[in-house]
Amino acid sequence: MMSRNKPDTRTKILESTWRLLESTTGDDVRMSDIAKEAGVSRQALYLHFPNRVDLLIATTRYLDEVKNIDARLAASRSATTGLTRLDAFIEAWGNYIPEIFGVAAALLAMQDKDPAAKEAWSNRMQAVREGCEAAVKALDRDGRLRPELDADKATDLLWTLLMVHNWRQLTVACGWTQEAYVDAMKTLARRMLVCET
Amino acid sequence: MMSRNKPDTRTKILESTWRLLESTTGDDVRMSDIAKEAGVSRQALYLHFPNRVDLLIATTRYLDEVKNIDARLAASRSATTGLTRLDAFIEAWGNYIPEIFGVAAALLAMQDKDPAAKEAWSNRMQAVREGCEAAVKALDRDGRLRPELDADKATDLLWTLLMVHNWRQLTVACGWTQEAYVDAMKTLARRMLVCET
DNA sequence: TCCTGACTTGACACGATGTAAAGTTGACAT
DNA sequence: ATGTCAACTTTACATCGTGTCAAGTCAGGA
Repeated sequence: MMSRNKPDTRTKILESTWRLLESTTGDDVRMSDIAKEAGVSRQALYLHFPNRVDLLIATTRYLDEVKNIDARLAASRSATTGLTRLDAFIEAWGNYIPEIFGVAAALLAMQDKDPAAKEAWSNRMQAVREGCEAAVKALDRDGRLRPELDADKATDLLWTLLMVHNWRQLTVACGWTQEAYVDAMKTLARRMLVCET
Repeated sequence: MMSRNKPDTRTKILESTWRLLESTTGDDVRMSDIAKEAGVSRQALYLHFPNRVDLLIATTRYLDEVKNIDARLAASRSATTGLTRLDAFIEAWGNYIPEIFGVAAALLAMQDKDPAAKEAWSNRMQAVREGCEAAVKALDRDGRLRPELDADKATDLLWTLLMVHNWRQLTVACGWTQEAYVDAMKTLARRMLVCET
């Protein structure tokens, strides 16, 4: 069958979009830029995607598919104790962020302007939240969740801690290395959520 | 003299901009909207401000002036111990955020698109960073800063913790009350930065 | 041979920002 | 009263990016 073996203009467009979003920081990526990069007419974009927002959203989905985020996050679920699970989740997600940052930033920038972008981003973040919730519950099951926190509040806190904005601030703005970032998040998460033995 | 007693179109414009930014979430505030709100022609805006970005930046400065943020943050410096100083700073800044959020969000939304907006926002945040740094140093002077943290890293962490994005996430997205937010930030800051006695 | 689907070409409407130029108005000095 | 000046209005227009429309090209398959 090799159903996806054609020149596959759609894929070319998605990869060009991705490439441009990664290289140029910001959303100064115009439809015509993407078309030129893909070696295709501007109108061809509209044959595959109804508008700019949907194209960018499709790009993030393509990215998730290629990078296989779900599998990576799911891996953290195999950890036995709540603590190792928390660490594994933070490591999986924390190391995923830099790979998607270019595209994520573009989607983030459109959030206030475009409801569809907001929706798309909030869907992706919901997946992260579920990971946070699972880690918190594992912690709770082990009796290691701080007693003054209920699972919801703890999830809110962990979710907030792991937001892309915080990654950006520490690594891009403050110049931390990726390792320093991940280590700090692990430490902070423990201090926030975990009680003494 | 009453030098500011004229109809003062400039002020009318600034206040209209402020009002609109607060009411409508996002940057769907057009120049013509502002003009209508101020009861003035669209062109009058360009007599007072060279372009949209500069108008929005001027609005944040006007806001800071009216709300007197500098005085409020400075108040936290009078605290005697490092710990009370940390608390006072978090309380001053944390309670300031909701007052400026409408305008801040608009400026934030333009960041990736407009270098001037980026610059303006980063200037404001630099003031916050200085407050963080002062609190961290006071803590250090008391010997209460965690030994594994140097002052720079500690400042980076506190600064990141107190970002507007995190406030937004916890209050707007997660539905926390303002008090819950401030309390959580105080607790987290202590756990992050302060070592046992 | 004809048809069809994918893509191109060129033109255009729309909405927002920003510029330009000429007209109005009211205060104030002489 | 007259002239002038500054602030503001009105109208018109250039520009830029998105999205739409319609007609044309072209390869491959029944």
